[in-house]
Amino acid sequence: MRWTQTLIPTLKETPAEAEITSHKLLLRAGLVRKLSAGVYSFLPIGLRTLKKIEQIVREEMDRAGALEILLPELHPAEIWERSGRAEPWRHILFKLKDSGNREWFMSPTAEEAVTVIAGGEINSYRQLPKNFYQIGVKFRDEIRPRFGLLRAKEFIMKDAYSFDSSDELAQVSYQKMYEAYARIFQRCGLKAIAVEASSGAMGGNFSAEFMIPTEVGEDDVVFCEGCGYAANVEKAVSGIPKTAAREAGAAVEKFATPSVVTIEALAKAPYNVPANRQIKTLIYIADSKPVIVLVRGDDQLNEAKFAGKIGTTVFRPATTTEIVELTGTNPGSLGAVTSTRKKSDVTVFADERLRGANEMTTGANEDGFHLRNVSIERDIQVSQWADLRTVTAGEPCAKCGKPLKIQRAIEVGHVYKLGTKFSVALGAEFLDESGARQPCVMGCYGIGVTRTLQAIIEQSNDKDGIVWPLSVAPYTVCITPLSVAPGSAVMTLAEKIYNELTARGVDVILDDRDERPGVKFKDSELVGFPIRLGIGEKSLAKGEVELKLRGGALTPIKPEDAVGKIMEMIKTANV
RNA sequence: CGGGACGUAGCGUAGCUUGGUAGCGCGUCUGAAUGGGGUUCAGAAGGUCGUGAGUUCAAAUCUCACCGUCCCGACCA
Repeated sequence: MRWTQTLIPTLKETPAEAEITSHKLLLRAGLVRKLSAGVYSFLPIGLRTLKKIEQIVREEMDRAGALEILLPELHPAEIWERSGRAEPWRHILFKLKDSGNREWFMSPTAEEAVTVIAGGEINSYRQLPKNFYQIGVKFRDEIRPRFGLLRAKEFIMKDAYSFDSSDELAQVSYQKMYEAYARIFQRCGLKAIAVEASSGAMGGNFSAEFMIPTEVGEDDVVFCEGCGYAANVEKAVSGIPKTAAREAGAAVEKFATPSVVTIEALAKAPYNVPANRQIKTLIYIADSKPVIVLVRGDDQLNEAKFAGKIGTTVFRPATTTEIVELTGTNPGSLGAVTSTRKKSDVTVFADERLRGANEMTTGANEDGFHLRNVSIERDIQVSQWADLRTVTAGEPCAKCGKPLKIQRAIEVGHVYKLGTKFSVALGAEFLDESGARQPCVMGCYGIGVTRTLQAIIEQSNDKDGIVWPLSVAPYTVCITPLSVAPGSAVMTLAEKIYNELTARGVDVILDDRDERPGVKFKDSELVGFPIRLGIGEKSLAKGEVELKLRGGALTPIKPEDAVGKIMEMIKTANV
């Protein structure tokens, strides 16, 4: 490609809309332009990079035995109603009506659509396993799109769905995808880490996320340098000890705490009740019913873990009115002691860390009063114990005891074992060896392709611009002739090398713009082409051209060696 | 959705406090010089000042509403 024939609208200044490095570079290097918040157009070189990432994904999915298909973007609402996801996903779905007033959803993911295919076409265990994948646009009505392509309303995803005849075989399919993902991110030049993840709203029972560590990520990853344990903070556990039990406590005693409504206030004089001897009482409304959650005063409830325990994502903190109705008191004096509650038949979830705790202090369910000497197992009727707290940095690793660390990260991929939820709901069944009808055991696997693109930039840039890994660069080689007069020695040589490299299948761009050298160099570095071949009159007079790796040193070489050297670089490149 | 900031030419911005009909840099176009790291000079084009209403003799400037953008939070596989 000749630079003058394509469109690479580089910008000297950063548009005000961009905050983080990768977003700024996407715009400055002319890869994308915003149409609306969270909705982006891809320009020629942005699309070239996107296609290269897609191709890597495609090759690795094919290698893992997955079958590429293409599912509709437009889903009839009824398949979502059959799976039971129409309501919980409603707020994130783009919804539309056709002229017959029938409701449709723009696909935010495609478990339903693919399960309909499996249900219709797979009848026998002999056809299993099958893994279908597609690469396409997804739509999610994100409340707050952010950071360019990182959180968008419309984005490109690779989604795959495996169907197996047993849980054991589903595990094999899952493992294949896990390994394919590791290869994909490695080939994209990304340092991704796989972490244990919460399966969240998808349901299912096992999942891992592929994370790109960076401060601009929206997730927190808990990891241990000692043993390699790594998990999303939504899932992470630590080896932190349970609350120490003290001598068998005295009877519960009510005491006045006028205007004390926070854990912190109660921890101060004159009360001096440390947060770790307090029970924090939270009230949620889950599926329209109140639920009480107890964690220790110095712990934070982890809503993802809580969601997993209550088995629904339709929950929210109770309003003050609801709290008063349930407990007879305002937030600030809430307590779970069964005898003090207005209603006793409420489900109570308690964090494991509180198990066996006594001599605890908690609200009295009466404004201005707290209770001391509370023994949780004696005084509170707990419906279910569970790990509900959020791990914090520095806690001992549950496996090896070393202090845990927390790192921000971008989620670029997610693999799930789904089970039979969708196959049961949508009738994806097969006949096994004995002729019995059974639901397929499913797995689902996503990669945010556009998000991956931006993550690569976020992880690979310097003060001058993007530093593309060879594997995904929009063009591998940029030939930069310093004069472009037709027929000049410089331009003639540039075109010769351009033709030879192109003939060898290399993606080359020839910067044939009549610009000053500085402009060309700055642009080639901003856009981030991995290999640059500079050809100028002065060095050519000495029988040299200049080969430069992006970010590396300039190497003078003989013009006749240029093609060979470049081919060698491409062949031996790590990525 | 709550809190905050912002909206002036393709991009970055000044002007707004104190109302008088818009300026600068980059980019673009023309010409000239220059020609190895965003060169220089001369000239030119390009603006519903986000939209609407209000106040006023007069609104980019003051008031209100709406829309949009960004940040924090909530939310988010």
